[in-house]
Amino acid sequence: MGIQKLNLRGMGSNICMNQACRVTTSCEWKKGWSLKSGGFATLCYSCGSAYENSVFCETFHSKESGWRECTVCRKRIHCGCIASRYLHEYMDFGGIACISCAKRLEIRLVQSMQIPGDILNGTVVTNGNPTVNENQIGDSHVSFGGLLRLAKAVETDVVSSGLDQVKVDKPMLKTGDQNKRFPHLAQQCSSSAFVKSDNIRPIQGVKDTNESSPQPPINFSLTSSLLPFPGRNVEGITEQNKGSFQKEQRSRNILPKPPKPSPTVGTEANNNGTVSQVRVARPPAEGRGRNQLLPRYWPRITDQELQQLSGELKSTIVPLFEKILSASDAGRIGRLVLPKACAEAYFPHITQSEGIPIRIQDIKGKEWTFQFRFWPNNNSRMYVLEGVTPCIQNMQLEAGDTVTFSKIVPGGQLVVGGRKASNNGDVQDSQAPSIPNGDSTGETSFSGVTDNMVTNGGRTSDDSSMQRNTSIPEKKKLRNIKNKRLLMNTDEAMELQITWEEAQELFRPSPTSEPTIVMVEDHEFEEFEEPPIFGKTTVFTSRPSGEQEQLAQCDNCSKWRRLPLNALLSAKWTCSENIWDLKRSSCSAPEDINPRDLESFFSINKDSKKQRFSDNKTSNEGEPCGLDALATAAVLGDSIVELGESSVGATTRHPRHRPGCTCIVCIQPPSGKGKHEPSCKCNVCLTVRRRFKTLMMRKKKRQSEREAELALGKEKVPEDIAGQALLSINPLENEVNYNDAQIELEESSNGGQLDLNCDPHKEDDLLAAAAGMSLTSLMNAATLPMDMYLRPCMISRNAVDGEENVGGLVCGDVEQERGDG
DNA sequence: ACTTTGCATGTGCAT
DNA sequence: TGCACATGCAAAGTT
Repeated sequence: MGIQKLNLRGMGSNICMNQACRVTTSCEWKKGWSLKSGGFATLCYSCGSAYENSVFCETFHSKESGWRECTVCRKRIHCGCIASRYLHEYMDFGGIACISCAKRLEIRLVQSMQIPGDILNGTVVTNGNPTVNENQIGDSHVSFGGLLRLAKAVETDVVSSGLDQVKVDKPMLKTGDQNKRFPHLAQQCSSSAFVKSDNIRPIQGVKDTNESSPQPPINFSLTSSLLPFPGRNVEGITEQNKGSFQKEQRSRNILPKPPKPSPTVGTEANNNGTVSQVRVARPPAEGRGRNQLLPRYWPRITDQELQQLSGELKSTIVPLFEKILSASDAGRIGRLVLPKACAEAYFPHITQSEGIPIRIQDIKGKEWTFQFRFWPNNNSRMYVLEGVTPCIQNMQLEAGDTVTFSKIVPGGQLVVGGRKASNNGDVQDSQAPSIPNGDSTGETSFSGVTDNMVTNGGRTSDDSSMQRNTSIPEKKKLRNIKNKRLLMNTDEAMELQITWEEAQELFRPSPTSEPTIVMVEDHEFEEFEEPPIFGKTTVFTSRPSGEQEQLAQCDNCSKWRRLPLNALLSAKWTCSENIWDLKRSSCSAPEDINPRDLESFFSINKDSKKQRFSDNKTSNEGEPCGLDALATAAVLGDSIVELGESSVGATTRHPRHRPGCTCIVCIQPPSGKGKHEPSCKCNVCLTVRRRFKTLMMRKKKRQSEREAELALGKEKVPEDIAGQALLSINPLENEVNYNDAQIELEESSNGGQLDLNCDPHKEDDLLAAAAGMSLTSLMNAATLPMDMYLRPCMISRNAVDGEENVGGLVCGDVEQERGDG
């Protein structure tokens, strides 16, 4: 076919080469559309001819530009430019596969068109909700296969049974069977989870090399409860009718990146206390094919809400997008800023700035007329809905709440709804409202579904009145919803510190990543490429014999089980997973822990937390934030360690780490975003640099000692020749070095001023070094390269002087030093 | 004096 | 660096 894949991003504006179109492409549009003939001729979404003549290539937006991992085998694949033609394949369940994996999957699909009994291999049906064992990444392709087969089967039938049908009427599995075996799936199907996805794209690469394959592009949607990979998002689409399906055959959609930090789905308790799945569905592609909606605008609606909504309107509702109301949206001006992509995708095309009146009905069927218009803005457009105030007030929405837009099919009538923000997370997190109800306590409601839900689902009437009664300064503070994320009142900050510490205890290394062993100060550290995952809370106690142990409570029977200290548990753990004590690997096995022991442990723990809380409350002047908050928490954590010393034990994270440890290693952010700049002068960075410096000094010293010994063995050389020689290189620098070293030595030898870097076992060496000029000189020599290293990093005398300030940060170390000492 | 309108600008974020 | 978007603000309109 000779199709070229070009990445045209960043090449400036282009004009569509289709003479009938000639649309000037915006940056978004110029992504990778190119003609077979090559060059940089860009075809746009508008004219559609690009679909005939070119294929899509997007740069995968990886941090390492141009490279991405195969979702299946983790091999690196080039970005998909010309050089890497046919090296990858987009997978329908998200991600990309290298050619070999893609082939394997394809073969598997062909071989298993029938749905076998083990279709849910690798999945666990819990409470009717099939979930994937999160720790079985290696097996995930098995469940992929199963899921693919199921989805394929269902979808094939959807397609063949008439695309006008929004609901799946004749899935291959008889509905009854399906309900029995996979009630959740049945629910998804009936609520049209398995319907045609908009996620149709030209099969490229592998397809080109497998022309004989009769497989049409497989497109299906899974709600996130069926995520084959934990933490990896599969985009779900609620529904699609024939028209849009056909359209989508020609519309290649850009896969938006999944929301970070990817809690795209959650369970949501409704008013009855039952739990329903939050639907986080990428909305259907429509209109001009612009469907690059930011995940934050993806509609999040539970099945129950959707069903209720559909029931209220006696129609089928397709959620389109939603938006958290900003202060200006919800203000008196009555202008609701529409996300550009949403406006262009789901609202009528307008050419005049004045726009057009647009009629939207609310959930109760009441019709509202808004002016849909745009303002020119930086060579772009800013879309607004004017006159929304009455509607928003009618729905009792305010800044921070969510307004939702849906459409009725068939017909396309727009429907506006609303959802009250939860008491906590929602209002704070406008940027990533990934979990509308982050606390999973049913804080959200789909306003307008019923009045009840507006008042009861979102928050209690007290709560809402509380919010309405927010003082004016408070309101002013909350005006900027974005910044509001950063705001927290005293109690929240306190809560953060506590929950942060508690969260620390839940961290477990990602099961998928192998640690790199790093030696720092003769200790092995495990460095993980992937951020930690949350594991089950366990407690560490000491037995009367002094032996330390870890206790975990079964999520099923609530019995406590003894575990090895190094046992790492997944977030949900039951007796059956007790591989360390087979006698107690069943919930029927009796608990072997004295209830009194447990009681005493928990009383200690409770007290310590209380202590922490009260301590912090009393000394709460100037709210700590960011790393300062961490530092504060670290100090608090120190007292915790002391209070509950008997209950702590080492873990595998690093030799000095204990649960709740707030030492420098433990508080470091995971790799990737959020890492500190090289020039960062925060406490953490200073400490890290200081430690590195000390480490290097020590190494140099040792090396020099060895060399000196060797030299002594051969011929008696004046002890400080080496040092003097080096000192002569740059007297000024060495003056500084000398001072620094002297400071370190002074500090380390100064009672009450612990040098946290010092290995107590080597303290004597240092002292001896301080006493003898020869060793000092050697050390000066050793410091020289380090200083040269440190200078660009702005490590100054002050930084060294400030060491004491970071003592709190390394409380675990202090503890260790004390213990060692 | 107050409200509405239209645009400009600052900020955050993705690339 | 560019885009999207929240919001500021001045001009115009209205009471």
